Amino acid sequence: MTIQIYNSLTRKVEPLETVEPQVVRMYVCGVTVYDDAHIGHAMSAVVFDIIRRYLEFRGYEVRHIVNFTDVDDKIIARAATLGRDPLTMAAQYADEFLAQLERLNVLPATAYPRATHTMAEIIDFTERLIAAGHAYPAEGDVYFRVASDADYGKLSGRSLEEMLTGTRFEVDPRKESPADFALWKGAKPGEPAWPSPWGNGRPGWHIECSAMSMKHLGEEIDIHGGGNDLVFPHHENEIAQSECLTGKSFARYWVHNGMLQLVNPETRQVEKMSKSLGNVVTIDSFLSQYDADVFRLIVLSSYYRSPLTYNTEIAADNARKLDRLLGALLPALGSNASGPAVESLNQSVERTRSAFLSAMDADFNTAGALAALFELVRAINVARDAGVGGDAFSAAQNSLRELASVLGLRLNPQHAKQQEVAPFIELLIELRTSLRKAKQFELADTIRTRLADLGVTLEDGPQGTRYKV
RNA sequence: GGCGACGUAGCAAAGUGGUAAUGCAGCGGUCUGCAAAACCGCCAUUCGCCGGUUCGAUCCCGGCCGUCGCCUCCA
Repeated sequence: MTIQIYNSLTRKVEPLETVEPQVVRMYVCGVTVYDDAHIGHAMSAVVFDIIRRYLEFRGYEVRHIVNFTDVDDKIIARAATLGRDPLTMAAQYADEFLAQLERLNVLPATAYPRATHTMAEIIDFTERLIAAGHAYPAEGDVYFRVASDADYGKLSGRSLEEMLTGTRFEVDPRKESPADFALWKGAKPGEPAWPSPWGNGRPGWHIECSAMSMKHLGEEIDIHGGGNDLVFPHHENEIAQSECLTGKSFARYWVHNGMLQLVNPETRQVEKMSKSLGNVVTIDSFLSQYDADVFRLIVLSSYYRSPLTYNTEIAADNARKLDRLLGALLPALGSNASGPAVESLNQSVERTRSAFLSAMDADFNTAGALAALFELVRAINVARDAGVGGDAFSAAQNSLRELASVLGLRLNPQHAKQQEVAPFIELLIELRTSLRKAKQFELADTIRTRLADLGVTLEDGPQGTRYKV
């Protein structure tokens, strides 16, 4: 069994064949840190976290690099309106994003390089492109000469001609061609700047990713990822400058996740969640309402390449899905360690593992993998009702936990609030149990109803009463 | 206009050239003091529309309609 992976470059599903056996070098374009991160950024991070976790599960060592763009026009503009120092502000947003990733159970990348920490490599890269005739300096800026790259446009499927006829922006007179893009931008007074052979300035957007990818992973990597809105121009330009420099294939597999979308309540139109559209749900705001597993389930429920529409109904549905997964991890009721019910449970575990693997091998079909987990959930619940317990039962639960963790699900929600109120709820449950024993059901039901109004659900079982917050 | 993706039950969403996973919601039942949870059963003769290829298509081909993304801010 080989892992099949969709390659945006060839527009085909291909078997994963890595540069170095059993090692995957994966570079994922991170965020430009000029504002609070939203759940669209979180989706991208989670998608590649799932890919990374699955590759590791299948025995690969994954070298996973995620960058921060921490100096660019938007950062400078935003800092100016806030009256802040752009680099300090960028560093703060980057730190916040890292903390959010941790809360989202995204495994830390091997490294999180930043543009501002990669200046020497960026300048060197640019100098070598100039020396090779692929770039030219112009009054403090440096531009990539797109005409020097015969393959330009191969990722996004555009021809240079088309792009030039479709030009709808003002052409900088310093450029030889409108399609040329900046590798280095001269600084205006007051802007953050680094010394270079072309004067003080900062890198263009695309060059930093090529430089960081090569610095950390080498000239040829396996997977280069990001949102599909980066295909053009960002990734196209990365390919151009990298391959013109090395003459090697920059990345074997280009992997792009679909956009998270929202329904605009005013226009009723579905649209991409985007800072520039202002229709943003921040990660903090989502996590203040839902467990991180709920977000993960939303992402897992659909194919990573498809657009994903977000709304509160979907969040609520997935919160209930999480409850069902958690329900399967409740303790056994009996202790039967053999018999047909045990046999049947063991078979379900085997079936689930195999269905999970085939789904994930097929370009990370997480929705299919999740479906397999839910079949195991039912099997576990059936077994519990049949009195199965002991090793067979815990083995099945452990399988569920293990496979769920490959998808990055914790299945162990930590509600800080729950810790605080637990003693009080337990006291009420104790009281209610006495009332039920005394057949004072009306009063007992009042406690249950009032607690439900407060968001605490009580469930009476043969082994006592459980509660959920 | 160019390039690309997609259109499957009330909602979300997999999937396959041979007759539709899974979750949520809903309905009926078992269990329960009553609920909840769990379990059992039901819930798309049908996969945007129209043609074509085929013994047979939701899955292949063509056209149409619709939605979304990109076309130098963007995960």
